[in-house]
Amino acid sequence: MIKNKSLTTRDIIFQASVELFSSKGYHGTSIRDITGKVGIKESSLYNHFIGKEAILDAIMDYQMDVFNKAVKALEKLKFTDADNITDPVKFWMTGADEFLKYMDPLSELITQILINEMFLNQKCRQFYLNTMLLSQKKLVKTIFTEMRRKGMIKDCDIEKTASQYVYMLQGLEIENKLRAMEGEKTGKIQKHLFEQITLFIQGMKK
Amino acid sequence: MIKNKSLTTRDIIFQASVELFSSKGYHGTSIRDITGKVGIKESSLYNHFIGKEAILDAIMDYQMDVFNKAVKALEKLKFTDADNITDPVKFWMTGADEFLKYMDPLSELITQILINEMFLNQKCRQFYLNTMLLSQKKLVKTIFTEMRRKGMIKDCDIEKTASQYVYMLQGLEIENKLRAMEGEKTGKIQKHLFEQITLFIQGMKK
DNA sequence: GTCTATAACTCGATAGAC
DNA sequence: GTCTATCGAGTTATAGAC
Repeated sequence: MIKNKSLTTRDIIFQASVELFSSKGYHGTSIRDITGKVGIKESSLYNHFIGKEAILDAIMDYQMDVFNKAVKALEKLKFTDADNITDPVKFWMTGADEFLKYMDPLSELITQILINEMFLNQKCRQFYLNTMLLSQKKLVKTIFTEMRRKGMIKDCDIEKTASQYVYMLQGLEIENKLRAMEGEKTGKIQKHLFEQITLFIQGMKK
Repeated sequence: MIKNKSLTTRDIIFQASVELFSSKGYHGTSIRDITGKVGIKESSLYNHFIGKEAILDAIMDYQMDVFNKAVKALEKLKFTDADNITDPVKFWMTGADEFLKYMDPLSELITQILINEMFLNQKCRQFYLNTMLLSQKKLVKTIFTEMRRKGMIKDCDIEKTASQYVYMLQGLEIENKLRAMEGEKTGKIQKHLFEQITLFIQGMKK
């Protein structure tokens, strides 16, 4: 959607809603906020979405698509490019990059919306649990299984270890995002993230 | 506050607000919701709080107090009761229990409010980063340091490992809370939590 | 400290002209 | 598909009687 330069009004409403919902919250964002940002009147919005909730539904459909594509792609991947890599940290980073290809800035904001709403909205809660968290665990498990097959990491409960990794990464990313919002330098944040990932993967080394 | 049976109107408003903010969100909760639950008229609320935001401020002050007390108590603790414990997992659980003494059901709900609001409200974001997350890391570090001193765990970067533990526990607790809201049985949830903590602490064993 | 009454405003949504 | 105009309900907050 982002690559397409001829955006429809619906697309522009969608994008503006993602930005506003993520920064002001779903309840904190009014139809007036959205249409004001888009440059149309409130009533015009109803030609594209039947109501405010329909926008949130569309946002979750979009995110579901992103994750489904990423999971499918990584499961098909043969890791042939990484055949010559023996260092687990390097191998991990290669796999993680493959996944990040499917994430766009919109997806990142949608994740933020889901965290904002998961305790408040059942649809968001179920999506977070059954799609987002599940996909992330699947993706991590896929790479860990491949690393185990290659004998790069020691024997462990891959299911539980993948869960731990997802929780850790989520915690790190939330903290980093919040620190960035508070004006902390991204360089320091990136370094911190890399160090923590390295520590985790090295702990799995043989 | 909970133990005191002669609650003031202000206390009842406070408690009702915590419950409503955590389940419906700050923006999703109206003054009418709060006063309706308390059993007073909207206007009466303004005799106890200057406005809606002042209630949220009071909630954060309360949580700050809870964490400050927990950190102070654990830092003073001499771990004498745990002298005869040699198993790291058992030692850890004893220390974690000490911390849990200071948490009440209200504190748990306030944590939920903070997660809901951390991306939306700067005061909540700063409180989450500088008080809650920092206190939790301090608490974990205190116990890990004691375990290291006793030679129960291998040499490691305690600062980073404590961060990883906090992230993991937070991720687990969020997922568990969400699953409980979706009707999953608490027994299964508790078992899962215990297994993950055990796996983490055992990974630190000598 | 509680109440009634109400101000002043914003909310999501609709009807109907163009 | 956009607009103007408007609705009814809900929002925080205040004034003033008791």
